[in-house]
Amino acid sequence: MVAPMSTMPKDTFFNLPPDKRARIADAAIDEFAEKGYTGASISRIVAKARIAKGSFYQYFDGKIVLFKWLLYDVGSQRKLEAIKELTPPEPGDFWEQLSAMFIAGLRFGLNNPKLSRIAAVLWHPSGDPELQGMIAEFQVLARRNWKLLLQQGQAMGQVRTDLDLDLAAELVLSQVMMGMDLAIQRKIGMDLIEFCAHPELESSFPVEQQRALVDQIIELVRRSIGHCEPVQGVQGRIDVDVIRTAMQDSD
Amino acid sequence: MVAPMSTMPKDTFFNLPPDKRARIADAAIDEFAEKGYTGASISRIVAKARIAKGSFYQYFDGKIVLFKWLLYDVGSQRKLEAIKELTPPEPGDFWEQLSAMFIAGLRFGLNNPKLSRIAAVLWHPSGDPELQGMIAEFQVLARRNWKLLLQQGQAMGQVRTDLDLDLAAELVLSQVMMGMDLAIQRKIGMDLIEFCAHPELESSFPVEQQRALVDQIIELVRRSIGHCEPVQGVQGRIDVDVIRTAMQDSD
DNA sequence: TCAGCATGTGACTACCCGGTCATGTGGCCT
DNA sequence: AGGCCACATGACCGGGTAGTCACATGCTGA
Repeated sequence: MVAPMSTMPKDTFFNLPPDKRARIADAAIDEFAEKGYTGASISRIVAKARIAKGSFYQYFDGKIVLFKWLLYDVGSQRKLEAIKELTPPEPGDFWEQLSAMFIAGLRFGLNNPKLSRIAAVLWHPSGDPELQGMIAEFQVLARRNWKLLLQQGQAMGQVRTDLDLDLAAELVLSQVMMGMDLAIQRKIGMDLIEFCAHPELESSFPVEQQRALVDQIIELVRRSIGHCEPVQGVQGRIDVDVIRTAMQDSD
Repeated sequence: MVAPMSTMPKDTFFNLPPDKRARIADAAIDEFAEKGYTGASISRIVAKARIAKGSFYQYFDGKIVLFKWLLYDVGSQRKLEAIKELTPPEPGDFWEQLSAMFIAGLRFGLNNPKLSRIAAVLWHPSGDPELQGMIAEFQVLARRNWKLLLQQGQAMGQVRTDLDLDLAAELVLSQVMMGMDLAIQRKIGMDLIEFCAHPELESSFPVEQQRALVDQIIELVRRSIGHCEPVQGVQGRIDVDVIRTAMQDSD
């Protein structure tokens, strides 16, 4: 008989004063970002958060619960806030809306490099077998949402209809997750986390350059899954819920 | 004063009888594939390889040296053999040659899932800081080689010349590394390593389907970085050295 | 034959980990 | 006041780890 393990923090955790919760979240984010899931140590996390080891086990049943909580709750919540703030869903060109989404995602990544790094395990098949179920769940979600998004593009007449939509969604996903990452590393010549640790360097990759980069990437994607010649004067609007769910699960 | 640490196995290791070397390599590959770099344990590796702990430290100065040796030497060598065998560089269409390369890479991945999984750390920014230098080196190499490849495509008139070649190389790279991975996971519904552990399931994703998948992906890439309408009747040949180096550093 | 040396060996040390638990503490209700 | 209970604490346990080292083994060359 396997001990039933909760997938959520215990009640005691939610009864904690918010600053203590935040201290734990921050310490955990630091640790997971630096050491990865397997390498992260509860002992270091509790030390950094200045709580007793025993306390930790009154809040969480184990490392995996903490990790899931970070990813599902903290990550999604912060990202949702970022998206609300950054993407005004103006009706119009599908690619421009997609571009706005990419930029929102990019800015979120730049502002939350540690969270992004943690989320990266979801796209990395190697690693702890404990994570495999979680990875599978996430991939299904992300696939579904990007597919929905592309269907909206088809409805707007800007995404070709002769595509294997699964494959197309995977192409877009790869670009969001990996292509953009590679480009940024090339542009700023260092790791995201390092870049954000040195805010004085922000001037070396300002917002307008970020936009230009995203537009370039979108243009490549548009050529790939859109029509040969750009379709002009489209007036459509991507369903905001689709945007939100798609963004939450990526990057 | 930091102890000077070699980046290569010691001489004693190369004096070993080949089967013993192979036993160590196999055990290490298993361990790194299953647990990742951080989670891998020297103790388990020496147990699996049936050598004494002390012997290990007579061959290698530590985990990182073993890891680098696996990736640079064993991986490259096996891949090179696979490529020689699988890609007859027939002159002709650039995209067809690219497709042949992709298929060679895919087949290599299917035949060496553990090595592929190990190499995946090179594309995963998170993880041990010990690895960062290595990751950076690899990315520089891979970028350079894919860029060279695309330049050959330009010379053959099949890759647009108005591209940012760095970005284009990153797009292709993302597709090789991640898009293909995602597609295969969707097709066969399981992890590569699991798939290869059950050869009886090979019938569920036979070679002709593999080819079809790669052709679909290449078609998406072609639309993205090639000309709007396919260029017919091209007779060119990608430099075989470029192919080799490009393949060695990817996947 | 035997000395000398490269190589093999696994018990051992010092350390860190996840997780437990007996004990301590502070607020709330009666 | 006193009893109760949710929560806090850190010493402690069993176990796994990286790396060391004194000794064993076996080959080589004289």
